[in-house]
Amino acid sequence: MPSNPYHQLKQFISAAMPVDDEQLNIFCKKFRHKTTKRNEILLQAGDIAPYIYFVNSGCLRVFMLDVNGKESTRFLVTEGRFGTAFPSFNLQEPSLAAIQSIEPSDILYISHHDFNALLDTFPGWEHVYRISLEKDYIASIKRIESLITMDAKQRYQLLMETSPTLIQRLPSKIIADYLGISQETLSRLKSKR
Amino acid sequence: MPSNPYHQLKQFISAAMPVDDEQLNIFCKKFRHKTTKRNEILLQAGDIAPYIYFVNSGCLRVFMLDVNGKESTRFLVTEGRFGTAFPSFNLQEPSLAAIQSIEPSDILYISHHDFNALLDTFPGWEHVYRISLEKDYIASIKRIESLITMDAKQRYQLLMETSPTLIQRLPSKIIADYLGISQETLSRLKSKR
DNA sequence: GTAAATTATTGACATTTGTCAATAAACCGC
DNA sequence: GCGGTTTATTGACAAATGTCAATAATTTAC
Repeated sequence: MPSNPYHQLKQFISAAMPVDDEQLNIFCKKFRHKTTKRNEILLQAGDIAPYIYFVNSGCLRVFMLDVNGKESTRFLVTEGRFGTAFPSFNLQEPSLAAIQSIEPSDILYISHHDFNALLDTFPGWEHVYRISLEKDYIASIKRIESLITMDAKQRYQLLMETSPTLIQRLPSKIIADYLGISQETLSRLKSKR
Repeated sequence: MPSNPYHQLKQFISAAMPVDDEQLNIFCKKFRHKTTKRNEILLQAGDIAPYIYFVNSGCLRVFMLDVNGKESTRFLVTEGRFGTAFPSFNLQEPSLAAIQSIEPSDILYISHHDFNALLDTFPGWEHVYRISLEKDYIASIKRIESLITMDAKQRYQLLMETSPTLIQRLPSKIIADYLGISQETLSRLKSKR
């Protein structure tokens, strides 16, 4: 692991656009760095998401909690990706979802205000962000497709194909509610192969 | 209905950014205009989506067809909105989904090449498109939420609240597979109130 | 306007998935 | 390493939803 917490963010940017070191440093200066404990809550449901996060290592989980205490995982954000409770962060309105760091994590974060300022002032960043949004949007479309066209077993198999490492590293409880099924159903799927 | 087929697109743009008439005309010139018949297929599954559409009137449906002939509606695109088989259009790879105009429709369309050229050359357009992407992404996140946290009845009630006109104007068969449930289940939900 | 086609409804039943409960296994923090 | 907590598995059953089939209602194309 590189000692510089901005190393991966710089890679993310420079992979997407030509940019010199000085510019990169200006860009990164807007992000703050922190480490989190396992299961640390970064955003409570009902609060307005102040930050978007970039994950250096570990994993963030964006999830909802219904009145019966049932949890549903909306998104999982792993190394080298941006993530937040997007509707809340984007619209600056109270979040239906909470965010927790499901593993001890090393993350960067930037406020909504600074993020928007970067979009307005940093040449090329809006373009890179737009491309990144397109990718995230496509991923969410594929998730919708899997939810409306596949049963539990097919969705699990798909996840095994596309994200086998997620399945290995996360408790199957989390995988189950990411798939929108109960823990017991997932357990049965796994045993019945 | 305005006689100029670009009227609504101009409104879409000028509502989102300051732009003069001459620029608007340059912008719109990249779009072609056509009308479609009810149930006309605009894109076959397996083809690469060449166009993104702007709907003046009518409704486009982006849907998938599984091996058993079961259809699933991924998105519905109504008046004043952009839409296409997004993953295919964006990545220029074969589409899992087909597009049909579910009602006789009046639409504009632009090729992937021209669309990207506009992003590169038309000042402010990438910004407007980015904002529009954020909205679409948020809508898709909300759809994912509803699919993983709600049962069929709750999803139907949500759709009644958020898009009552859609329910009125489209056959309930379409509504059912948009919700990811069978036509029969939807029919029972409606009768059991 | 009418015939043909499509869509909607309803019943009976099958299947999938969820819920609750009990136990076993794994894991975590110290 | 150990004790306590969380997570996973399994069974029994309930609830939700899907499938198939028959019929009714609606809509469309001409």
